[in-house]
Order: sequence, then C-alpha cells, then structure tokens
Amino acid sequence: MQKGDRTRALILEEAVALASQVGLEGLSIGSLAERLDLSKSGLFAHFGSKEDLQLLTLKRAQALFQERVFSPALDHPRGLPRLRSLLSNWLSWIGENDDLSGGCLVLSASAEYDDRPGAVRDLLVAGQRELRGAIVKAIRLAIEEGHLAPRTDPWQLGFELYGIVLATHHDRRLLEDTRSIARAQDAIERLIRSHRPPAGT
Amino acid sequence: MQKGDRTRALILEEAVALASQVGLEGLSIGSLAERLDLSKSGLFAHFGSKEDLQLLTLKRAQALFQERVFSPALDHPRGLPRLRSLLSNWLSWIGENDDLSGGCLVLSASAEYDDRPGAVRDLLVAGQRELRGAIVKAIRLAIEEGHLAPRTDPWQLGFELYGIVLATHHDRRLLEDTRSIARAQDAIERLIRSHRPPAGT
DNA sequence: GCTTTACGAGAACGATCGTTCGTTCTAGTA
DNA sequence: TACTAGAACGAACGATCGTTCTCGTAAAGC
Repeated sequence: MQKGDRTRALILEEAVALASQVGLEGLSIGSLAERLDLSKSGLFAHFGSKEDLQLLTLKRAQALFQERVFSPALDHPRGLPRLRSLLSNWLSWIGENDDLSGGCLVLSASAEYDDRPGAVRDLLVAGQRELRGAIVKAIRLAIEEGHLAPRTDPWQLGFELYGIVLATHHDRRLLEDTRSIARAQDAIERLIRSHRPPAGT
Repeated sequence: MQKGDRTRALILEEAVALASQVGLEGLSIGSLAERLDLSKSGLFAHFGSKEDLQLLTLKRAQALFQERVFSPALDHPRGLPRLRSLLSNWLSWIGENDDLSGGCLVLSASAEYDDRPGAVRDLLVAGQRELRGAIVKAIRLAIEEGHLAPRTDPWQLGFELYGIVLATHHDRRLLEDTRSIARAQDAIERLIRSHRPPAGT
C-alpha cells in the first residue's frame, strides 16, 4: 500500500501546478492525466469524483502555503519580527514561482469560487478565516509586546495588510509589474510605522 | 437592422450577469441561451466565436464600470473631491449588486486570466492600465491643487488604494463580510490623511 | 402589399467532459 | 512457484462543449 500513495501525491503536486494556471474548475482529468503520462481512468481511480480531486488539490496548496509562509515565521520572536517575517515570506511566495508557475492557487480559487456554493468554497472560506485569524493574532502579540500602539484595531490592520498582498499579486501576475514587490514593502513599512506606539512610554 | 442589435445587447447584458457568477471561461453558450429562451445556434450567430462573445462581454462590463464609477466622478471638482468620489463610487459598485449578482466581472476575470495568454487577457491588461492611469491622474491633480503633499508618489498611492478595493471585494464576496465597506472607508481616509500637505503652506 | 433581407430555430458535427466497467499488469505473501 | 490484492489501462457511457450547416419565418425597405 505504498505505490498508490506515492502516485497520488505526484498527481496532487501536478494538479496544484496545473490548477494554478487554469483554475480549479478548469482543471480537467484528461489533461492532468496526459501531463503525468497516466490514463484518465487510472488517475480517476485515485479519487472518487472530480470534486474530491479539487478538494484535495486545494488542501495541498493550503498545506504548501502553511509550510512555506506561515511556519517559518514562527521561528521569529513574537511581535513585530514575526509579523514582518510572515509578510516577507508571503511576498516571496508571490514573487518567486517555484512550482506555482500560475500564481497562488488559493488566491485565484478565492476569486473563482466566491459565488459558487459547495464544498470547495466552504474549504476556501475556512482557510481564509484561519489565515486572517492568524494575522490578527500576530498583530495582537505585537501590541502586547509594545511594538504596535494599543489603540490599533487588529482586524482593520489585517484587512489593510491583506489588501497590499492582493494588489501585489494582481500587479505581479496580470500586469507583470516586477516593481510591485518593492511597492508592497514600502506600503507595509509605512503602514506599520503609522501604528507605532507613542514615543515616550 | 434593429432587431438584431437589440437582442445582441440583451444577450450581452445577460452574459455579464452570468459571467460574473461562473467566470468568463465558465460562461457557456448553451446555458446562456437557455437563460434567454434562445436556441444555442441562434445566439451563436450573433458572434463569430466564443472568444468574440467573451471579448464583447468583457467590454460591456468595462463600459458599465466606466459609466457607473468613473464618469460620475468627473462631475466633482478636480483634486481630492474627485478622487474621493471615484473611490466612493467604486465601493458602492462593489457593495450593492444591481445586475452584478456575482461581484465585479473585471476583477474576477483578472484573476482568471492572469496566466492565460490571448485576446481576453490583452483586453483585461489594457483596461487595467487605463484604470490605474486614470487613478494616478486624479492623484496628480490632487497634488497640483494642493490637496495632497507634493512628495506623494502617485503610482505608489494608486497601488495602495487599489489594494484596499481588492480586499474589500474579497471580504465582501468570499467572506460575506458586510463590514468590509466601512473598513475600506476607514483605510482610505487614513491613507489620504497621511498624504496631506504640510500644514503651513 | 410585396420583395428582399436578416434573424432565429433545428439538427447534427467532432471533441471533450466526468464517470463506469471489465480486464490486464505488477508487487507482495505464503 | 502459485496466489492474491492493488494499481493502471482501454473502451465505452451519456452529456455538454463550441461550431457549422440548412431552412422557415419575421422584419425592413420600396
């Protein structure tokens, strides 16, 4: 019972790469099988349905994000350093495209399924809620550590930071603007500075 | 030569509504014909190909954006009032969903086609360039009028404002967060204030 | 009112979609 | 070496995709 699991993992790896280009809905079993030199039915047998394939592909992408962006940030001390690391990893994730030649799958899937009810959307919403919650937690820790002003609204700041990331991904992908990363760093730095605690405390 | 143009307009109107839900690629001629009580071939005859239909649908959405968001802003005096009006109209466009029950088609299409070369993507990029250029122009006018600090980088500010709009659309659509509009207004106001010209001039 | 034009319906095309089925091949166990 | 469970194949399913024809009918121009 090992061979099956290994090919399954290979399939999902390729599925993430392909779906990041053509979208989770555009991901077809036939084209995926062709890219892997597998038969359509052989590939399909690993998943009960197309929706299962989509769900597992999305979960794999989420796990990839977790291990590349989020987990490394936990190595940094809580507060501003950790928050900065998180954002920095995130921008790198967007900028370089190791396996994700088609941009961040989670972001494109979010736009794709924001109006399509179903299990995929539910998973997407759950992941997004978790992510935003984690950002807010990092901000709260930064406030506790005295790195950010106590009057800072964590959800508001999280919203604005997320907006910067979205704009970066958009400009980088659609407009092919390589300066967007620098723009984002600029914006983040200024935003953080404007939430610094009052000097004499 | 009138009947044809009228039904063509009706088709495109419905196409915008449908595509904003299922995406420009997910837009199928069969389902569109069914929603309009037309035959598949009858509908198809109005366009030479599916790509033409997609292009015209996107153009219609762009025109709609222009007349609902951009043009009304020109009635306001140049400078900060015009820029504020533009952003306010934009947030309303995102918040209310008159015909666009599936969110802004241009935004979802941007995520959909950011990695798919072709005429649709080209049109999308051209529209986005025009839009961002217009924002920058509005910002420049605000600087000239003395409403914003002379050291303001128009492209940087445009980038950040666009990010806020993206986050608003995202939170409103995927997370169904109605507070996102208020968050955006907050963020915009603070961002503008931080670019105010030095007091004593 | 008649003729001409264009508009839409209907049937059919090859291709591809997700899915099912029975069969063959491969690896591991006794 | 014989047996067996799992993995992949190849063919086929009905449905739908975009697209191409022909043909009747409605609207437009005189």
